[in-house]
Amino acid sequence: MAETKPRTRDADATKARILAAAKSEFARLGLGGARVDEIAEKAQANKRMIYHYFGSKEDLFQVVLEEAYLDIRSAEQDLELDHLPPREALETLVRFTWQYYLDNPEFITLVNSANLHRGRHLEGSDRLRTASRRFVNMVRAILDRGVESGVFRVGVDPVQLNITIAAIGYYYLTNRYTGGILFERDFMTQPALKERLAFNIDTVMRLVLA
Amino acid sequence: MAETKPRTRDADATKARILAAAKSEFARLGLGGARVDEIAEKAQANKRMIYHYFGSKEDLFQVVLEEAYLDIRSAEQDLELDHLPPREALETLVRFTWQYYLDNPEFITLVNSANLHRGRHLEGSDRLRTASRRFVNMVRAILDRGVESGVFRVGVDPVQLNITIAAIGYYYLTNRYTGGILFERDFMTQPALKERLAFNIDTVMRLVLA
DNA sequence: CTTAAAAGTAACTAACTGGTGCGTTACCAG
DNA sequence: CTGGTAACGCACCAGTTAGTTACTTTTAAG
Repeated sequence: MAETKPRTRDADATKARILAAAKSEFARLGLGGARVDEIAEKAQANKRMIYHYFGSKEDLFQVVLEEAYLDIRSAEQDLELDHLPPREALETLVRFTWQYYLDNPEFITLVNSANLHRGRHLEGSDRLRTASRRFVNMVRAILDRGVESGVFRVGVDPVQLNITIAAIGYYYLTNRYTGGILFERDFMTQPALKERLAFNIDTVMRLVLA
Repeated sequence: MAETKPRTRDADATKARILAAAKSEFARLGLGGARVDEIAEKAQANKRMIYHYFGSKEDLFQVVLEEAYLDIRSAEQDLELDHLPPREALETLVRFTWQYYLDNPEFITLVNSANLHRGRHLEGSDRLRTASRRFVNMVRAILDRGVESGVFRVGVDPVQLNITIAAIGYYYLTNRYTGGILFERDFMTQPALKERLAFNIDTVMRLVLA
């Protein structure tokens, strides 16, 4: 209602601060581990405001989660992959997915938390369902164009491919701590990250190339 | 000290019941979400016993986690993959990893919880480091044999390959709830599971074959 | 200026939660 | 039989925690 003038009282700004703080806390400690008081303090708001705007801790988590998903889906659309040749489009998607996880580490922990709770907090979101459908269609279109021009082989399921593209980046990053201990290497050095990305691009290319 | 005679008081059995209950609860709700009282009740033990045997909630989590990792590493060794031709050995590993995740769903959530806490609970475990080293060597040996016999290409890093084999199964299963909503399909039907396993075997084979 | 609605705050509560003090009971060596 | 010890259990903290109540302050319309 009012973003034109700076106000000492600004509902939208307060909401936004609460959401940002909640995102950070939920990502850091999970839904169960995050504390409402801590979120309120970090947001420079009062706990009462959280309940006023979002109803409950779980509802707040739900909003945070939906926003996080809509954000990555929106960023994917911005790539305009249908303007690129199939090979470049797919490689761009792999690079983007990897970089998005790196730039937005909260995303991964939020998704983990959502799945620990059996996806319960995402069930109602039609906005997300629509965005996801468009995303799958985008990848399907890339695959189709690649098959048509002879660079991709026939019969690759876009959903399975999507899952794999996410998986090979996501797993590496979410399990970097235990992975670092098990494999006795630092997963997060620049060379290690670069090597992993190259490996992942190679994996996806070998999977789809004719 | 006494496993020969059945006792009304059996420290080992009590410990084992506590560990089993803890594994189940930690897997279900995470380290933060699990309740010590609930674990005690499920174990048909007293909360006091948990602190007597394990010291603290975090120490208990640490033991549960280490046991879970040692269990999968031990099962991998039982496969005796060095007795199989390289191709079969690798495919067996991919199938085994997938089936292990399916049969032991707690493993995945425990690992997620461990990583949410930055791997802190695994840091001290030399037993696990040793087991992991042996595991990597096993995969390296398979790759080397495959290269030697000409079926595998040169230069595939066994650690990257391991991570990818785990990733493509792990991600699918850990994110099956949000995935089911996003992609509008049930990830856990028999046909869906079969299709995913086939896709994963294909992915790995295309990655290593000469 | 007035006023009502919206924004914001602090103090509180009822239910938990990890952890412990302390007493009891079964087991086994001698 | 008996005394010491390990196994066990009750009842209770002290500190949290999600959620609420009752209240004040700011905003903006008329």
